[in-house]
Amino acid sequence: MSVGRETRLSAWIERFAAHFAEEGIPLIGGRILGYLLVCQPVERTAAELSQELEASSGSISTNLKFLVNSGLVTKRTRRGRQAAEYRINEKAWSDFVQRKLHAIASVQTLTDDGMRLLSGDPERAMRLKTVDHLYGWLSAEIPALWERRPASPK
Amino acid sequence: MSVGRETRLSAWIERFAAHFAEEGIPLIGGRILGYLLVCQPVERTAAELSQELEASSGSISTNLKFLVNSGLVTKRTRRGRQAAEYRINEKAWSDFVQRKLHAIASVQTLTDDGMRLLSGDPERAMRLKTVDHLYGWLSAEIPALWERRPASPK
DNA sequence: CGATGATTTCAGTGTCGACCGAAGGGGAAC
DNA sequence: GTTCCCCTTCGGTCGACACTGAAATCATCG
Repeated sequence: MSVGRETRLSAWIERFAAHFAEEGIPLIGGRILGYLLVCQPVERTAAELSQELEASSGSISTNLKFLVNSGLVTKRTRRGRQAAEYRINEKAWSDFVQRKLHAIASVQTLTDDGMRLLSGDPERAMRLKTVDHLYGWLSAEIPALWERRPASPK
Repeated sequence: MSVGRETRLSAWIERFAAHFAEEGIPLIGGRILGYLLVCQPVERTAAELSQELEASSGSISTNLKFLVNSGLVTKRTRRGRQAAEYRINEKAWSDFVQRKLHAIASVQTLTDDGMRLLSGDPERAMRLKTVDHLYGWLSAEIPALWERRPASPK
C-alpha cells in the first residue's frame, strides 16, 4: 500500500528545510518556505502554519518576520480580516540566490586589501595572489552570468 | 605615527577570519587560513601557530585537522623533525569555491523531486516551477562557467 | 629502552541561538 | 465599551558547538 501524496510532500518539506538549515536558515523557517511553495490554497495565516507545521506561534511569528524581511514571503492584510495571509514570493528567489553568489565573490575585497598590504613584497604575496586571482575572476564573471539569465517562463 | 605592516596584517587576518566565521568556519580555523596566506616563512608548526594566534594547542590541532582534511592546508612531516609543518595549499582554493557553488545549485535536486510529486497538478506546481527553473538554469551554467576558468598565473 | 618534545584526544566550560509558551497588545465584531 | 481572536513580544529552557587545558599518545633521539 502506497503512501499518500500529502505524506510524501511532508517528507519533501522536511528535506527542503534540512537543506536550508545547513545554510543557516532556522528549521522552522525552512519548513515555512517549503510548505508555502506547495500548499493549496497558496495563502496561509500564521495560525494555520503553526498548526500545520506543529510549531509554536512564537516561532512562526519570528520566522515569518525574517522571511518577509528577506523578501521570500509576502504578507497581505485585508480589511475585515484580523488574520494576515502569507504566501511565497517565488519571484524573489533569484535575488536570494544572487545574494548568495555575491557573498562568495565578496571575498575579493578581502584578498584585494591583503594584496595592497603586501605590495612591497611580491615574493611574500604569491600565495595570496593565487587566491586573489580566483576571486577576481569570479567577481567579474558572476554579474556577467546573471546578465544572461533568462526571464522565468510564465 | 603609522602602524607597522605586521600590525595591519594582524587586523587583516582578523577580518579574514570574521568573514569565514559567517560562513560557518570556526574563528580559529579562519585565523589559521589568513595567517598561513601571508606568513613568512610559509611553513609553520602547530606550536608556532598556537603561540602566534594565541589559541590553545587543542583548538589548533582540531582546526588544522579540519583544514588539512578540506585540502586548504597541507601537512608535511620530515625525518629528523618531530614537529610537522603546515602550509597553505592555495591551489585547493578553487575546489573550495567550486564546492560552494555546487552547494547552491544542488537545490535543484530538491525542486526537481518536488516537481515530480506535483506532476499531476500543474496549477499547484506553478510556484515551485519558477524556483525549479532558476535552479535548473544555475545547475547548467555553473559547470559551464567553471569550464571557462583560466588557469591561475604562475 | 628511556627521555624528550610535539601532537592529539577528551572532558569540562561558556556562549549562542532556536524554540516554546504564556503574557501582553491590537483590531474587528457586536 | 466589551469581547474575542490573532499576532507579537519576551523570559526561560535546551542543545549544539567552539574553545580550553590537562592527560594520554606518538615519534624521534640518545
